[in-house]
Amino acid sequence: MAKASRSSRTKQRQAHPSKGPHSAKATRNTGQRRAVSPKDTPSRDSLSTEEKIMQAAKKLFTQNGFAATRTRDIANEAGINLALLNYYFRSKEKLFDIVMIDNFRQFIKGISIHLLDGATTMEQKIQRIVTAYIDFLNNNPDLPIFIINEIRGNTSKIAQQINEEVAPLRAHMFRQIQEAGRQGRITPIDPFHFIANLIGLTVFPFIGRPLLQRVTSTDDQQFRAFMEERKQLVPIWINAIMHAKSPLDRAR
Amino acid sequence: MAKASRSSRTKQRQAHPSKGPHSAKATRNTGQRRAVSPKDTPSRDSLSTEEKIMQAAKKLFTQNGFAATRTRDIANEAGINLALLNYYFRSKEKLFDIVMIDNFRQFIKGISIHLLDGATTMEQKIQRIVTAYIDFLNNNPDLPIFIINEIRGNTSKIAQQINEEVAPLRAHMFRQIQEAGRQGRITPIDPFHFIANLIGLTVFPFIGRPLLQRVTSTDDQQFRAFMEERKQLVPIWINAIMHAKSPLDRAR
DNA sequence: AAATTTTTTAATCAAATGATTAAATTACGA
DNA sequence: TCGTAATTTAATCATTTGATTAAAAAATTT
Repeated sequence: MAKASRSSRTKQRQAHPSKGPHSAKATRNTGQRRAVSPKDTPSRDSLSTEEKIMQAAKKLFTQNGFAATRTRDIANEAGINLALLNYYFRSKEKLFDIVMIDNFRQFIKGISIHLLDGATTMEQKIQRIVTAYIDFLNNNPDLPIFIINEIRGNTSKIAQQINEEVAPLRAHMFRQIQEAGRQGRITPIDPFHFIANLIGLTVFPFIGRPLLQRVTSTDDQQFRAFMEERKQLVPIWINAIMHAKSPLDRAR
Repeated sequence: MAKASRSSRTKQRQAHPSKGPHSAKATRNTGQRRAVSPKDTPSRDSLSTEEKIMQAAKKLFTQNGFAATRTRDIANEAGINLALLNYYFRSKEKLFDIVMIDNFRQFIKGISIHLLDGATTMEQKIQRIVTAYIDFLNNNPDLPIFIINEIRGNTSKIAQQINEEVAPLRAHMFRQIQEAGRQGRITPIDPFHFIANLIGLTVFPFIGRPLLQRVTSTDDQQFRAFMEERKQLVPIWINAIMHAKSPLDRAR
């Protein structure tokens, strides 16, 4: 009798997990099941369990990556019971996928709106991108290294994401760079170099922050001051680079 | 009787591991115990077990970091029995420390010899550093991201290493940059920016390689060609940056 | 208010992981 | 060649990890 009762409960339990992750995804995307708290920054107490898990997972996965983050770490960070991770997200890996895709989207979003703005010159675009990114990365310093680490090992999921989100930007931006080169406004340069330089000068200091700080004996306050300076300096440098005489073929 | 015999063997076994790591270190540093093979690139068959482990560990730790690399992975890669890792290196962590310090030393070595060369101008230094680093990183593409990942979580071991190895370089280089600024040969710039830009333009493309390749639809062959171009372009860009007019205070 | 569903809890599980053990094998020295 | 030391092997261990389970508690529906 007692065993029969347990058996029926077991069946109900097993039926649910297969629904859990789907409903979790739907909830995340639409926010329908739980209205957003009236406050702009909901405190942890007003978050659903699912939201708590997402916050904790995002923080720890972004900082430490997949392998070095344990489900117990996330549960502790979220202040919830360990079993709830599987209840809501079914597996560590599926939870990670959600975090990864969201992180990537966040990273790209900052650049899209400026790049696609047809009313601005290229110089203005660079200035806006640099400023927006430095501000963004001051608040999300772990994001670039996370993206870079994940894209190294994860060839299919992000690859598709990148192609969907970046393809329109790429075409637009490439046209603009090559047109400027043709008109002689800048030294002709392959868009690869332009992107590598823009990201290298804007984002790299955040990626290499601990190393740079140690190599140059720079404390946190100084680092922040330097990054503020770079909001003005990087566009100037990019401009200088684009006008530097190049020994390479003009045929490129 | 049989038990007594086992007991004596157990004691001998336990006494050895405490010696193992020390002798392993001594061997690594001096190469005394096993002469280097006459061939420049020793094949795996001519390597000692210890060397096989070191090679495998270096490859896998450098690619994947500590948490995502299992001792079994290293043993398989080295083609040896799993227990030998503890026999020779006592623990996964100690093995990792050796790899980490060696990697770091390698990364820094490429820059030291050029920076400390008193017979070259700053322009020549930059050219040599850029060329040497791009050549080096073509053959060790995982190294920068490894260094950057490890320095984020490891505040004491590498910090000391950095201070010991970099301090002399720092003073020397800072003096040279500030002297050039004082003499009006370049726009005055804080050494932080100089270092961030030099590494950002030289090393970052390797760090961000998969991302850059995807964003710009660049295949491996094209990437290599671009890095060859950058051997010439980066020094030119650095030079342009150093001569760009700055809106910042001259008091800096 | 009772029935049902959903969420939470704490214990447990199965597999993986770094490490240890004891015996076998190989290498070295007398 | 024998005795001893060093190395290697395969099994085992103790702990950790992601995941599962069953019961309790809370929330929702009737």
